[in-house]
Amino acid sequence: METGIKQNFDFIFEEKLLQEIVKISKIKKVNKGDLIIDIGSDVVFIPLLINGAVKVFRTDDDGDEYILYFIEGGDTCAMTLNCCVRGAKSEIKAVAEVDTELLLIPIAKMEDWLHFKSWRTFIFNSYNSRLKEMLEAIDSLAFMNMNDRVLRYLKDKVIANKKETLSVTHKIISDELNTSRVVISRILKKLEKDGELELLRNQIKILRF
Amino acid sequence: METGIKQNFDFIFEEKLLQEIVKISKIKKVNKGDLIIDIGSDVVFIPLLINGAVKVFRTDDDGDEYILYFIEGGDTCAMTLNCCVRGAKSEIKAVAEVDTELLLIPIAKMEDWLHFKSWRTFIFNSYNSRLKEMLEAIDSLAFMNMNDRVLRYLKDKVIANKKETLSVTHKIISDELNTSRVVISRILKKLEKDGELELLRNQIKILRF
DNA sequence: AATGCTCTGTAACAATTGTTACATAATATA
DNA sequence: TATATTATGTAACAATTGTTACAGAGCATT
Repeated sequence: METGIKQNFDFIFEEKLLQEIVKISKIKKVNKGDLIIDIGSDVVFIPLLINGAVKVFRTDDDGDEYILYFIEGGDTCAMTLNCCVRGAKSEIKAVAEVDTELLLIPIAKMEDWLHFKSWRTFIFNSYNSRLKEMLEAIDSLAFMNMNDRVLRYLKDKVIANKKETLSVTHKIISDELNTSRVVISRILKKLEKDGELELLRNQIKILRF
Repeated sequence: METGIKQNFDFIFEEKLLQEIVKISKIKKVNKGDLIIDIGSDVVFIPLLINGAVKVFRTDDDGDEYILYFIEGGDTCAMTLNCCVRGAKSEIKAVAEVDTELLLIPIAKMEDWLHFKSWRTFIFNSYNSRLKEMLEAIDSLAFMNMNDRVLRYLKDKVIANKKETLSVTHKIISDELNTSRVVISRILKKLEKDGELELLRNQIKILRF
């Protein structure tokens, strides 16, 4: 485990902080589709992404949901946005987009470690990344039509999954964009005619980037 | 000036921090309608709200805009959301909703003052408030129809302005919600029939809360 | 092969939101 | 007062998005 953490966060955190992280945090493996955190649940850990990808949703009382953004591992190793204040409830729902490994850090450490320069930088960078992604979610809702929102969603999904052929049904897309299956099928057919993608059963191959 | 700051932040910040704030920060007065910060401009100051109210927008390349939320002074004295990282550009546009006084703190102090417990709490609470408001903006776009979005906008505006009779035209509302004037007039007429409000020239009186 | 299930395609229609056009009212300004 | 400007009301229509209904294709299971 220690080597795994060091591999991923070596360039981000200073040595002493790395030691603390190794000592205190736990690794959690989740499978594709697993619920990582739900709206209203207690925020006990700060989850850092080691590898894999996570999708973050907002839901309403009627069970409708809307995807906010994907978080993918790699260079940035971003934190999932959560109100990192003791006792806060989660404002978002997070689901594993693919098989994923997370590093769970007790929420109290967020503040304790602020004397580490690299931790401060990491926390504020993460916050800012999440804010930017939320602003982009707002942009698509406020300024884009369904056609473009579907295309944007699919392209983000390609990045999160690291492959151009997505395993996804029209129903799943319509759920995550809070619209209906028929609307998505109609738009996908148009996008196929426009040469943006290729449709197969349970699969969509994205052709342009 | 010193007394003004102490009045507003006395219960939020510890004595030593208050002294620092008095020493370093500047007060800025802006009039209703004044641009406080625009998208893409350098973030040099953290603005704290002393009194008044500010509205925060997202804009796109075509000059369209969409209101994210209002910030009103009083108990919380919140910070306008901005990427408080040195060298960052503003992701939002902020305009004075009413005559407003701001406390401008050089961006470098954000990090310098993190050793003050009350500052850390303030910063993270402010961030979390902004995040919540952005999530609510997303909720209305993703889950609500125009009728309800207009009503929500008007009620938020009542709170920001601290009065039930709003001085606003249909055109202004349509601009801030990125729709057309005719759509707003139609919806307002319906809301008037429903007894939610009363329409006058340049004014809307909100009847229910 | 027969059956049942899920996924996709598409038509027809409904509801919501956006656009164009024009009339009238209220106010400001000459 | 006469005129111009801005704000509002509303009809008619267009475009987008959502709903219902049904047919057929693909796949798994028996």
